Amino acid sequence: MSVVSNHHSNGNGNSTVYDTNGNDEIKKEVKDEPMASDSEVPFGELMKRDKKEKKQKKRKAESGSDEDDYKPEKRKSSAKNGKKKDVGSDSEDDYKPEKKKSKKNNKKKAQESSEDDDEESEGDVSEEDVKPQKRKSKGAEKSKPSTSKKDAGGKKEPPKKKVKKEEDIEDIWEWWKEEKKPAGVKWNSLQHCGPLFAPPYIPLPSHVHFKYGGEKMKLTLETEEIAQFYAGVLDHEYSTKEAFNKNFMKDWRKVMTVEERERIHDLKKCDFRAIDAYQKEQREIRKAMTKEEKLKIKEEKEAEVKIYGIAIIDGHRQKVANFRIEPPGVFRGRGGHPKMGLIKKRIMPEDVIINCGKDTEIPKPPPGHKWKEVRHDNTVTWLCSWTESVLGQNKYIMLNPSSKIKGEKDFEKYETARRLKKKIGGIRERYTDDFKSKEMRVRQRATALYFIDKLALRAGNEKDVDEAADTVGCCSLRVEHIKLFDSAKLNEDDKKEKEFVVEFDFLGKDSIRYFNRVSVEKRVYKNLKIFMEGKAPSDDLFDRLDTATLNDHLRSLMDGLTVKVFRTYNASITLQEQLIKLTNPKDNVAAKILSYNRANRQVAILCNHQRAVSKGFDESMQKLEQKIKDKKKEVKEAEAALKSARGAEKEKAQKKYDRLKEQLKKLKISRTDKDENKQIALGTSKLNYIDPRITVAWCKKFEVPLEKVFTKTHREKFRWAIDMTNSSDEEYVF
DNA sequence: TAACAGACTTGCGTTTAGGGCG
DNA sequence: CGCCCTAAACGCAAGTCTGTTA
Repeated sequence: MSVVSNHHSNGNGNSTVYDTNGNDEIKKEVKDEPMASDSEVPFGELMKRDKKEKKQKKRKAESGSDEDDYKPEKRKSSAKNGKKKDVGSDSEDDYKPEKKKSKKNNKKKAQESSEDDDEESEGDVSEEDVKPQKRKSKGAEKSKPSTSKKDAGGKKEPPKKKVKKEEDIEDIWEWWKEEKKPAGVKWNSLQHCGPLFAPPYIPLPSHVHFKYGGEKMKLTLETEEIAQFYAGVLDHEYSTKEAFNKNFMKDWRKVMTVEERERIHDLKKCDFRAIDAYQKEQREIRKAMTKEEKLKIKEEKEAEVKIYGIAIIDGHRQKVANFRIEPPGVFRGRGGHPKMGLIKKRIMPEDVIINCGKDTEIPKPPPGHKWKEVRHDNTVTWLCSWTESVLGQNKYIMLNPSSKIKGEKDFEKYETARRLKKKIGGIRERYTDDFKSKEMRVRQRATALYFIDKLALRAGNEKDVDEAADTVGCCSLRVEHIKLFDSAKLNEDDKKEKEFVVEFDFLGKDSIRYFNRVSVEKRVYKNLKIFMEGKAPSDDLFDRLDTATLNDHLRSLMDGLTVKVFRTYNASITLQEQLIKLTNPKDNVAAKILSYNRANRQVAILCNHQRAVSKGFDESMQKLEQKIKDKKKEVKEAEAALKSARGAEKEKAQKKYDRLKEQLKKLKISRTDKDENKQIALGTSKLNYIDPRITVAWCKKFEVPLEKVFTKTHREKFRWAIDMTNSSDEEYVF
């Protein structure tokens, strides 16, 4: 896959189709049509009821139609239990869709005969590095070229003070110049101060009342605290959702006293408005605080960071990411989360597990409390953990992305993507070949992989329907999520050709809609047709595939290869290609940055990174337009002034004119950027998908100051990349 | 060996702070 | 110099993938 060639749309109208391989726009208006196959399949024998079935059943119930006379093949459990792959019984002719495959049941499929692995195993680790890493002295670190470099560009260096402070926080550890630890060992020594707990609940003042059925009611502290949570969400549309309110009420009533529970039954009769008003008032008061008061708060926060924000790991001071334990509150899932509105309980020291070095000081729990457990597990990277009360999932306090432990992993991620670059040709050949495999599961695997590669889809693990919103990724796509269109198009020689178009429309991670129409290879199209045959809309498209199987296969192709590596690889290679295409060396810095952002934007589009169009967007766009208009006027005036000016005046006028002209240019660029960015979010791809070495190399090559594209946080996280990508004439690294 | 638990990355919306502007 | 508004930081939900268990 070369350039970003697909087109995602957030809207619901028709959209332009782009040919992925050739980039030629086909522009085909395809309108929504009913599914070709509308029939649904009854469940055959129901063996063990699993989540998958539950899910599908539920969906069918919702969607209504649910019958058909198709007899599903014996469940794959039989195939699976019957030992290895059911070769032969899986040919195209006798392919029968798996009924609701129980993903969980049929996880382990026979392993593909793997092609020879020729990759260099990375991460070969030498023996223990018991020797204590030497701390970089502050003086030494200051003189490091890599660090001083970035500051050099800034005009007004925030003097000493700031620099000093940063040294206090974290020391610079050039781990990428050191040997790695043995596999599995994450640290040798680890010391930290534990978590910072949420501030205690502050009761409402006596004049602020909760009312029930129009009457004032004094609540117990616990009940009142939760009432405050709801008051805080009053303006939000959450509070209009039935599930939210039902869940909230259910959990709220749990903490009520008997008397309260007796009385408070109906959320509609609850009046939180006074509490809401009080909260808003408090916010205003905070905002209106004097400078001194604000400074004091800031200093207190900084003091907390100094204590809890640092861990000492193998002798190095490293930033901790999220040392504040999440305060209690109401759970707000995204999309149609079934558990929205439930209460997240307050986390106490007794809930918290501490992980630290054996020989270091154990963090002290708050007075009168004790930890749930203290352990010394150096095979994991977390410092503290607890179980969150809504979903029962573990939460962790971990290190900041600037730390060695995170950085090294990130570096490895991009190294894996680079290795994929070398193998991608062969892998594509392989899956293209597999499009026509006799084994249907191989075909499904190949077809899914094609989408993962071409469209950067996520893997799509199985999800529990009761615990999460209904979202999917590639492997969990259902028939209802795609539509097939075939139509004729004219090629250059005016010859009629078949065009095969697939439309995707589903909710992905965070319930963000993925909508895209792409033209695909004929084989893929035909395969999809087969996979959809005789299935209900709520059946799995790839009924003989799951993420574990797919990843097993990928690992057989390349060491460390998983589905998500494709996303990383395609994001990075896309940025690089777009940069090559879009950068004009003659441009000024602002224009180059626009090019960078445009390249970045292609990546974001590929990965479907969206953001809600903010309410103020149009308004602020208009403001910008006005600014541009005003500036134009100024330029004109300056131009006139320039013409009439003489002598010394002339030079001055010229300067003014040039300056204004430049400002106008800048404004126009920012308008373009802003507009193109309306609903696309660049941040995620920049932070998580694009190999930072590409950006660093580009900045050096085109003399764009790195801080124009990388924030301070980026530069801290990607210190390794900044240091590694050295020579200014180095070719792109990817 | 399927299911579950655990660990860690990714991603969006919200909050905050600092850079540009009058 | 202060204000305002946006970009950056933060918070935490929701993914991926691996390791463990029954």
